Formats: sequence, structure tokens, C-alpha cells
Amino acid sequence: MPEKPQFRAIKGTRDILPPDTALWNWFEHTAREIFESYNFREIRLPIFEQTDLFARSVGSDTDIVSKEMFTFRLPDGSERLATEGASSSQTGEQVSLRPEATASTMRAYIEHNLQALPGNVKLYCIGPMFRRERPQKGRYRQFYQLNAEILGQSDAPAIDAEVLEMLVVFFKHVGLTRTTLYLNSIGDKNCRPQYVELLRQELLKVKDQLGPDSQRRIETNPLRVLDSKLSQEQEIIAKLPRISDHLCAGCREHFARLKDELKLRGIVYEENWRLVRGLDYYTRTTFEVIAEGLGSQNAVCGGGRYDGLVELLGGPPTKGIGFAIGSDRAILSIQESGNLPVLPGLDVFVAWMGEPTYAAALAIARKLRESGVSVELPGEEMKFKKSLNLADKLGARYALIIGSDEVASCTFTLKRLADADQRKLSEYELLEYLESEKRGTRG
RNA sequence: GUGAGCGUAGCUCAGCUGGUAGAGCAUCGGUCUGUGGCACCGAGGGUCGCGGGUUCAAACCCCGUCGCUCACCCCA
Repeated sequence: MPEKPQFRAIKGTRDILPPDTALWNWFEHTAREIFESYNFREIRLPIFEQTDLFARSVGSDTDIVSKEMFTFRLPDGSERLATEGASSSQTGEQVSLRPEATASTMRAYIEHNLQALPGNVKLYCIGPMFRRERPQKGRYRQFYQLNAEILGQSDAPAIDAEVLEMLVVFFKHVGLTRTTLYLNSIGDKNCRPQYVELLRQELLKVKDQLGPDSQRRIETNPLRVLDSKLSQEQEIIAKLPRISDHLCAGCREHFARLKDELKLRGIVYEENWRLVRGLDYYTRTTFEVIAEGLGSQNAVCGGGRYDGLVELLGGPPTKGIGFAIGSDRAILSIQESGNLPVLPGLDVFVAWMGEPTYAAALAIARKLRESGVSVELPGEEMKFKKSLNLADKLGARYALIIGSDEVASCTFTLKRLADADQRKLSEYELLEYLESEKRGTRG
């Protein structure tokens, strides 16, 4: 009598179950291989940090920091672990679950003096992030990202281009086709404030034609008006001044050279002057990748340059660029496209018949497992028909049949379930055969 | 934070103008004591999200509440 579940996953969190976990592991493993082929190395970071780290880097006025973080106080030293009692300390350190990974990476870079390393520092990080938003398709309160960052003294456009190349190569590798890469430059500390002010003035002239959200943004963040989805605002937005016409000489040249670099590398992109990003720290290059099959939340990757962020956090003058890929969304899009990889499952189901064969079955199962074969062996005797039926339902590639005949002749009968091809093999032949099969299919 | 839609078996869903619940798939068993996918037979599994109201009678109507989903905001 199953009872109603007493506990359920917290809103916005979810369980990822087999066989989906195989897809996730493959996705993340592919990322590691591609990123490391570009000489990125993994950094593992804490899942919570001082709240102020995020406030300063992401921007205390952003929605992420002002209303979407999971924030709590650590108990101070005078308290015991707070397993009981609601009286949480007001004096403890205020910390937050990370809403993104770049801030932590910068903190680690500064804390461990990574600027002392030779060349550019190239790091990637895989793990969960937390934002207290209302869940919807492709959006969770605990979600997963792949992050990559390049930090160093240089802001050469080739660095930006390499990051974008890696991104494109990765998406191609995981079968995430039908994506669009959007590219823009949003200027730097010199030219952007002037443009934002110009934009604000222009927006004020047409204020009464805008919706309430956009009217509010004129004061809070004029750039955000540019990516409004309201159809009645599109005509007005199209006439607004564009940042590409107001970049300073340095930013203009950087953007032009980046586009040359992308051409050299054969990267296809779409320039989008309305692409603005939500985090305060971005400068110059910004980009975003959108994918199909995702509903309204269709951005699978966002990133850009953030020169000056390390300094803002108390580190040495440093240039930086990076991106975040939303794994939940990327994997959802791959699933919706049906373009799924064939992932290894159960290789062999051992169908043994009668107690006298059990010892032989156990012995060969162990040997097969030692050679990397996935084996299922029922611990209780069952009818032979039922064994094969179960082997089939479990999706086994082979049934290994062991009865009194096989034990008497020291052989095994291997049956391929897909086409019922069946052969008698010695132990040596069996191991050889399955190992070569495994190599051939390249799991 | 705002708005809309939906909550009936493990899953997908029926259930007419109110008369105290069904199907398919899945699971388990049998037909079937060394050859699976098929077929047939059978079994288990639901206080119809929860609480209240109307009624002789509520899965169905009304109110509330919780949950899920999608969208807005914002973002990966």
C-alpha cells in the first residue's frame, strides 16, 4: 500500500534520473574534452560565498542580486550547529548560494594569485547555480552551468574569438544544431555611459508610447528597453540610436578586429545591436546563443568580456572574458531535436539454469566485469523463458546462456538479442569477442 | 512579484445534464520445465490534490487552500 509521498523535491529543483543521467554525463564529459583541448583546466568552487562578492560583481541593482539570491547567515562561533531552534544569529556572516560562477572564479583568481601563472589563465567550472525565480520551461531554481573564463593581461580580439570558436565547436560536438550566435559590443567605461545617456534622452521623447515595463527601464536600465518583446514597441526601438555608432575608437577597433578573427576561423554569427546583457560587469564583447525547442527561455549560452572586474574585487588590473552555458536548456534542446547519441547500456544478461550452474555464472560475470563489460546476473533462479524476457526488457545486448550442457563442456552460449544470432564459445573466446565488440562500438 | 491553465492508478488520459470510478501502457503471475520481443488469461494498485459549502446524493457545482505547468519580469 503506497502512501502519498511525504516529501517532495523543493520548488524549482528536480531529480535527474536514469537514463537521463547518462546523457548528462556524456554532455559534461564532452565539454571537459573540448575545453581541455583548448587548454582550459577545471576549477572547483564553493557553492556559497559571501553575499557581498555577488553584490559587487554582478551588481547590487540587478534582479539577480536584489531579489533572486538564496541568502542566509552562518551561525557565529558562539552558537552550536543550528539543527534545532529558530533563533538564528543576527551576527553571523551573510552568505548566498551562488547565482553564477564568474564572481567566485574571480575571487579564487585573486585569493590564489593566479596572475603569477605564465600566459593567460584559462579555467572552466561545472556545477549547479541557484536563483529564486519562478520556475518555467528551461528555468529552475537549481540549474546547471558550464562556465569558462580566460584571464590575463591581454584583451586581444583573438582571445574573444577563441572563446567563441570553442563554444561553436562544443555545440556542434553535442549535436546542438539549429542554434544562432548573436554578437554585439556594448562599449566600455568611456563610451557606454555616454551612449546610455543619449538613449535615455531619446527614450524620454517617446515615453508615452512605451509600456509600463519599458517606462520603468528608462530610469533603471535604458539598455534593457532594447530587448523588449512587446510587438507594439518594436517600431519605436528600431529607430533608437545604436551603440555601434557611438563606440569610442578603441572599442570600435576591438570589435572590428574580432569580426576579422571570426571570419578567419569560419565562425558564423549574427550581429545584434539589441543584445544587452543583464550583468553589470560586461564590457565590449557580448554574445548569446539561442536554441530551438525551448519555449520562451531559449538562451543556452551567454557571455562577454569583463575587463576591470578583477580590479573591482580588489585584485590586480586584469582583462577577462567568459561564458556560461545552461546545461538544462542545452540538454532539453538536444532531446527535443531527437539528435541523441547512442549511449552504452547493459551488455550482458546472464541466464543461468539450475543451482549447479550458479558458480560458473558468478565466475564468468566477475571476469566480464573486470574487462569492462556491463553485466546483470539474477541472484535467484528463474524460468529460462523469464530470464530471456527480462534480458530483453532490460535492454541487454546479449544473453549469456549457462545450463548443464555448457557447464559440462566448459563453454558458454552467447545470444545476440537483436537478431537471435547464437554461438558457443570458450571462456577465452567469449572475453575476446565481447572486448572487441566493445572497442568496435566505441560506447 | 504578476497573470493564465491544469490537478482522477506508476505513466497517458476517459468519466455525458451531479447518482459513491474506467481504459491503454507499465508492473507482477499464469498458458510456457533450454530460447526473448507476440498473443491470450488473471492479479495488484485510486480516501478522484487537500479542506469547507450546496444537495437525499459531489470526481463533476461553489469558495478557499496547496501543488504543478506555461507566460510576464529577469536570465543560463
